[in-house]
Amino acid sequence: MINRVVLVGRLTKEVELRYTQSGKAAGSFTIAVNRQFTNQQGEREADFINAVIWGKGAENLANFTHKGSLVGVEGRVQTRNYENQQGTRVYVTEVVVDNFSLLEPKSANDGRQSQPVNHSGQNNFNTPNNQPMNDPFTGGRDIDITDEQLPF
Amino acid sequence: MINRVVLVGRLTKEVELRYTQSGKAAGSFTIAVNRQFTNQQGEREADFINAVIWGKGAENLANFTHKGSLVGVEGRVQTRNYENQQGTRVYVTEVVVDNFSLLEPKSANDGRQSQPVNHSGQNNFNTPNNQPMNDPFTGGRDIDITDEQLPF
Amino acid sequence: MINRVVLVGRLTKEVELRYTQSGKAAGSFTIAVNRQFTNQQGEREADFINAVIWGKGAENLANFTHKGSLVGVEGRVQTRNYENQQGTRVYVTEVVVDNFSLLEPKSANDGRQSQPVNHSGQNNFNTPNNQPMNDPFTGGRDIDITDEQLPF
Amino acid sequence: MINRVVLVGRLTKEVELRYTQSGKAAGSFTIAVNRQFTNQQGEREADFINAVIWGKGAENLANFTHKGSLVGVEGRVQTRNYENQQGTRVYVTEVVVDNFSLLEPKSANDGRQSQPVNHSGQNNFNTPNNQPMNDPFTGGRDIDITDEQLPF
DNA sequence: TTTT
DNA sequence: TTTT
Repeated sequence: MINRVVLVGRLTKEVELRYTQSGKAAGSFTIAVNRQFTNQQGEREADFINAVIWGKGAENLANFTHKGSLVGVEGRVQTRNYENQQGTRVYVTEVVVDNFSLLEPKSANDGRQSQPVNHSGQNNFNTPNNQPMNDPFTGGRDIDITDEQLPF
Repeated sequence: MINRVVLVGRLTKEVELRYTQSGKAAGSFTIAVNRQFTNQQGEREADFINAVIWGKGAENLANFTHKGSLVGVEGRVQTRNYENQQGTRVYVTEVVVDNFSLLEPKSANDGRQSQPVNHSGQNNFNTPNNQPMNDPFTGGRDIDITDEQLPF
Repeated sequence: MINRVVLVGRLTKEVELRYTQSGKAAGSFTIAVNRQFTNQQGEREADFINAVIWGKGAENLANFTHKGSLVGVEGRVQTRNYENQQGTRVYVTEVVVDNFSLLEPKSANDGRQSQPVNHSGQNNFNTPNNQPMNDPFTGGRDIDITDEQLPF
Repeated sequence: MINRVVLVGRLTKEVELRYTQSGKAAGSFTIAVNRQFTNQQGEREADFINAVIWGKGAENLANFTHKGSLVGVEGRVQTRNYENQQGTRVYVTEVVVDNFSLLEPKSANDGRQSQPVNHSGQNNFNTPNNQPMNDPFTGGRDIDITDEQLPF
């Protein structure tokens, strides 16, 4: 059973951060992905895809993006349903993100990075759990290779 | 802007085929994808993901699958919304499939194929054996819905 | 930076299991993925894609598949190069698998499962490291929060 | 049978455009995708993934990118092999791109677009503004290679 | 150097 | 109930 989604688009607004009782971070957001084709009126429409991200990744995403940020995300499609206050069942489809990448150029971020940077959505971060975030970029050098070093 | 989904799972029921006024086939179905982890009760849950497929691919998918068929699909996540009879806006997220693959072993299908077979969801693909397709629906079926009536 | 691959195909032969000095399992295999189109001679060709899988997942894959097994895999494309015995540089492109799914029907496996089953390729298995495999299906509880605690 | 790849990374150099005898464009390029993790020396490495794109998409990609451009691509993993001059068989793995997206901000391109733009790798897409494309290569370039000479 |  |  395979369930994999990859999206590149822009955040429709800031990531909403929340914490579970056990202290786990959860971020929810919507990513607008422009369609590759235009509609009958010649307009380019977008899909507005809801997504959630858990743990450290939620905090990272919230800290390094804002409304309009261009991001790439990977995850799985999740469906769930619940009964609302009116007693009717509501069906939800959303993407559970487990990895994301900031695709904004340097100037659009805080200037501390020189290119897109990846963040795992779920683990392998060595900051303490649920602490205010340290800068994941500190010390994180990037490629500095020349053409001559390229194997082709 | 990238929007790509890959799913492998089982059809929850037969594909529902419909035709637009212009004669274009549209198939709608739900694919159940078991999650890789179990819930608090130790049960394995599934995501039930709604999907649509257009054109010849819709007919092929309908013709070569049944409830429970194991299929792989590729497509994009689409969101749309409409106003229902009660005047409230309904938001829909579904996968628009543009390629699929039958993953059932030979015996589980009708015997006309010996391995997983691919079908494009959008172009003019033939039957698995590259025979001109014997389409039982063309002409012989009511074409009584409009594009506007289609729920996608 | 996003790098994601999803493949469904058949193993060209059994997974080759090896262990690093530190005892970490590594499995290498080739997956044959039939193309969706035929060549000029009307033949259906395949891509033979090399892959590696690390850790417990390598052992699981090796244990539950054989030559010809239909599998789905997810991973990333990795390139690397090395100097061979003749002193020429060899360039390698392969898929590093971090998740896989057995797509064979029950009878083709050992009978303990009734449907495709997922295995993580790299982590989150709660058996001791590098021990002969326990049954990956036993137990394995997961997150323990309720829907009410969820922020959506 | 499913074979799908999504990559976001930077072009290691300009796209190399060639034309078959029949006039079909073929572009070859390498995309550098930074890994999400660092190696033992704490350096962030990259995968250098070879890719090809056919038809109008090849021309579009060549026209709207340069060395270092950030792009997203979708495609399939292809393997092929040929005998080199020394009579030894060479095995090649590359991505055949059928869709791409420019992820550079406006200023990084030539100013004719205001956001990431999608181009199909296979169909007849126009320029980003839906203007008939001003293709400087059509007719004006040597068409002096055969399909057989193309390395893919 | 390949799967069904 | 939306991004550029």
